[in-house]
Amino acid sequence: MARTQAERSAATRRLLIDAAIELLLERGWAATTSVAICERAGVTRGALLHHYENLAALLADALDALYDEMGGAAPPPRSMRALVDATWEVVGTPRFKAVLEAWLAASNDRELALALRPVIERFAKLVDRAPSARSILAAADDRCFYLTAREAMFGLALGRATSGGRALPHEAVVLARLRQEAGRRDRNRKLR
Amino acid sequence: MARTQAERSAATRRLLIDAAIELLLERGWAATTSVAICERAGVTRGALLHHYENLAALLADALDALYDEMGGAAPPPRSMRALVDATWEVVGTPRFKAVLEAWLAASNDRELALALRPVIERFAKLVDRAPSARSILAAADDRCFYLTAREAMFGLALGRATSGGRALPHEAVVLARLRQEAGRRDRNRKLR
DNA sequence: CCATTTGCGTACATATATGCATGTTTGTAA
DNA sequence: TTACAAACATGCATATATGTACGCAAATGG
Repeated sequence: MARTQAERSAATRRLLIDAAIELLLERGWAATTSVAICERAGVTRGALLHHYENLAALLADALDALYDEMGGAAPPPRSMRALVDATWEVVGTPRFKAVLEAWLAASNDRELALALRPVIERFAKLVDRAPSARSILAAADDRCFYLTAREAMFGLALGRATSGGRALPHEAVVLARLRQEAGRRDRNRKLR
Repeated sequence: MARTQAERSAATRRLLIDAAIELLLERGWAATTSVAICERAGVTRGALLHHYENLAALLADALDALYDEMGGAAPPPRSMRALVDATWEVVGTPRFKAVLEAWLAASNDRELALALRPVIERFAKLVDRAPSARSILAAADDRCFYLTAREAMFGLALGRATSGGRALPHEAVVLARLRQEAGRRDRNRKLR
């Protein structure tokens, strides 16, 4: 007992954030309401509104937490192969569904977009590793390959999201193909 | 005046269907409520519930109408290039956003999934042209390329959906790359 | 032309989400 | 230890979505 105020606050926020993300993953954006979150977190809506101005603020914070978990400090990739892997590391996580949900929801709702703007931009940067891999993407053709590969990974992530989080049957095949092509490009670059 | 009953019914249903799809595209699944639809269609909710058992039934019908518009009778593609183009023809339409919205919403809601199941399956088949192109996809490597290309197109569609319907800056580049690779494969196959 | 069905509107009953206002408990600091 | 502030709970007011019940008017067909 006798927890400090800061501890209590942090704990409650953590409960809310975790509940929000779980709901986002399990039941999608529409079902992630303040009541559902509080019920799952085991706190009252009063607590939620004490810590956050409104529901959107909590969701923004939850996505922020998710970003911290995912983004971390990934070292700039040294090869196309590593670049592809690093991208899939982010996009291929089951939790990425939450980002997709937020992305779509925000694009459909101006107010929400405003509240989520900072996080969304952060995720956009996390996914767009191009700046930190300029040397790898110097050749136009390589850049083009990477863009295509990334879109394919988005497609796979979408497929997972619409399949209850399970990977599509052909996911492994597609990923293998992308990695293989990336490896080939790495070898070619070294030859030059 | 003096419209026949059948005409009146058809007209009203058409109004509802069009309004539903417009809303789906402009404001997403969550905003596509019965009130919003009826308001836009210029009919009362009473009319909606006279023609459809519930909201889900209307949305299913609307997606069905969309399917008819999009699916049509596409002849089985004769080349990988044509296969890629045919797939993009479907996935690249602005209206495909409605399908994405439905897909995600259904995956998040069991009841909805039940109501939309037939349409969803229809769209799945529309997108999966593999069966009608067995000769083109005979080689495992070609099949693998197509799967990857399709995922990339899904990624592009998602990008559009989250960008207010506008194509991403690199969309054209990615598509060009996919078409080019498809063409190369067609030429290689002929040489054999 | 009249009885009946069909299309559609109105009003109601219910459910659920949201934010605020006002208590009550728990830590904190003088 | 006491006054104060922060953390939380309860309850209220409001908005909005959904489906049902009922009523009227336009077609239909005998």
